[in-house]
Amino acid sequence: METNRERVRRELISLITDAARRQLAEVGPAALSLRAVARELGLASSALYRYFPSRDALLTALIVDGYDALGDAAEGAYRTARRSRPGARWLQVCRACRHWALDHPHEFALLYGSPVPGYAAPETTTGPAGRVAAVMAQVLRDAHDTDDLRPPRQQIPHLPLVTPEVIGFAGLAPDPAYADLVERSLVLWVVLMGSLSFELFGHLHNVVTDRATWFDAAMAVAAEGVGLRVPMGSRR
Amino acid sequence: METNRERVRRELISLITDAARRQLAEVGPAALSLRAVARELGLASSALYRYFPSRDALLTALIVDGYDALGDAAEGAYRTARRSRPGARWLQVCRACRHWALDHPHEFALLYGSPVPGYAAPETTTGPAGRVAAVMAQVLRDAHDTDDLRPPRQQIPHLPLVTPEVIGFAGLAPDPAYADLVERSLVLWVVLMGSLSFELFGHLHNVVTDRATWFDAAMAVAAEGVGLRVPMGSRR
DNA sequence: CTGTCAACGAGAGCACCGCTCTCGCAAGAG
DNA sequence: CTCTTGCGAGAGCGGTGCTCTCGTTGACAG
Repeated sequence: METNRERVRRELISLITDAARRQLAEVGPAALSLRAVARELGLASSALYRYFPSRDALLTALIVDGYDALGDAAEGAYRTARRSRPGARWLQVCRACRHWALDHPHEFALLYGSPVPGYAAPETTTGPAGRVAAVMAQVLRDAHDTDDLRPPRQQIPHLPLVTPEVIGFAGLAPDPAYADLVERSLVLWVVLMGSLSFELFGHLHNVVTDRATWFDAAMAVAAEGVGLRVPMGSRR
Repeated sequence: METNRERVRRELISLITDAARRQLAEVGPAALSLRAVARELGLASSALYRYFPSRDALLTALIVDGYDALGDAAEGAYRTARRSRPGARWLQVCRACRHWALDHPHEFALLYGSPVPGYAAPETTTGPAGRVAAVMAQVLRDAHDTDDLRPPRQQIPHLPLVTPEVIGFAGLAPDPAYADLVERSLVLWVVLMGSLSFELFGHLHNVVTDRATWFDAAMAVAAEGVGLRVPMGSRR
């Protein structure tokens, strides 16, 4: 059972994060001002410290929300593409991530851009942060089950290069032909987030003309690296 | 000819950027304080505005310096690896970039992390920013000349996806078997910088055990995507 | 019903920030 | 030797994150 006071507190916390998220979307993480959030809520700035011990704690809450929102987008795309083959499903997941990132550029920057100065990600962020990776692993499991994977030309030596937790998290069936699949799929993850970073942070300015098509191609090229065949050429 | 006044001015500007670079290395781009730079030089903060119209202009100078330093590292690695085959040469260039990034994490974040809030990169940064890409293009030209490239299994459709400037910049000989080489090499670039971002920004924490070896493997996997064979397994 | 205690919001204040403006000074130009 | 121009210092503006105090109010035990 919950007292009235606790309920009010919980609601006010969500009001604060909502206002902060709105501000984040407008001005970006670096310019997110605790005082402005307080103003929007008609509160004194000091009152916010009853609910968040610091600005960084508020940012942490937004980071968790961001990972969750991106995870939702990826999982949703996975579900609606369930009837496609794994390669096409992978492309749909990537496109969903891209659309989320384009719609929420500042939140994406908060997640995958430079970390805020004195900020160290607490353990609570790792769970939501792994959801996109979990979708990726699921696609690879699907592809393995339906024989849509091809073994690499040459295996990565000195395996494993990842922690046992990650191996368990990926949940890939032990298969000597794909012993380096986790390590390779990390490259997939890097290309996905790296492409979005480059696009959002302006590094493709005056470089790529048709960014949506190039993104598709980049995802396909990256998928080749794990032996996953992605159909090319279907403009959306 | 240069008047005495101009010389003093030029020297003071370089003193300011040096102090700013020191501060940048300590506290990062977001916390770089113009007042602290002035304090370190024994100046009033307002005096700096004689030399830089704003904090962002100072950051721009640091960005240009950073691109140049990274370009130096890449070009140096290219030269010392000139006798290796293109694949190994590529790996050496990547390793040099990684070492520079690990040695200058905040400068790397300034270049490839989230852009600072109100900041728009002026045209002066595009030249130095292209030096690493130029090295990459040179390696690919070398590989093409020495038959160290393999055509892709499937070409990217809807070519070209890049601007004519970039095609000219890459300077690759027209070859229908490698018509999508520029588009693919952008993925190479994304993997390189994306891997460094992930490592520096903590996304590989509790994921990758041996980061140096994984980085090598990631570069090799990415190089496969452009048909460049990188020897795997040589621990440094 | 009442006393106690913890949570609460407001406000003042601290040190810091980027940036602007004015003012006196000194060096270079004519 | 003037005179202009660049220069540095200082005060000040509005903003920031954060701390502290103080009066109030809600929840709960006796």
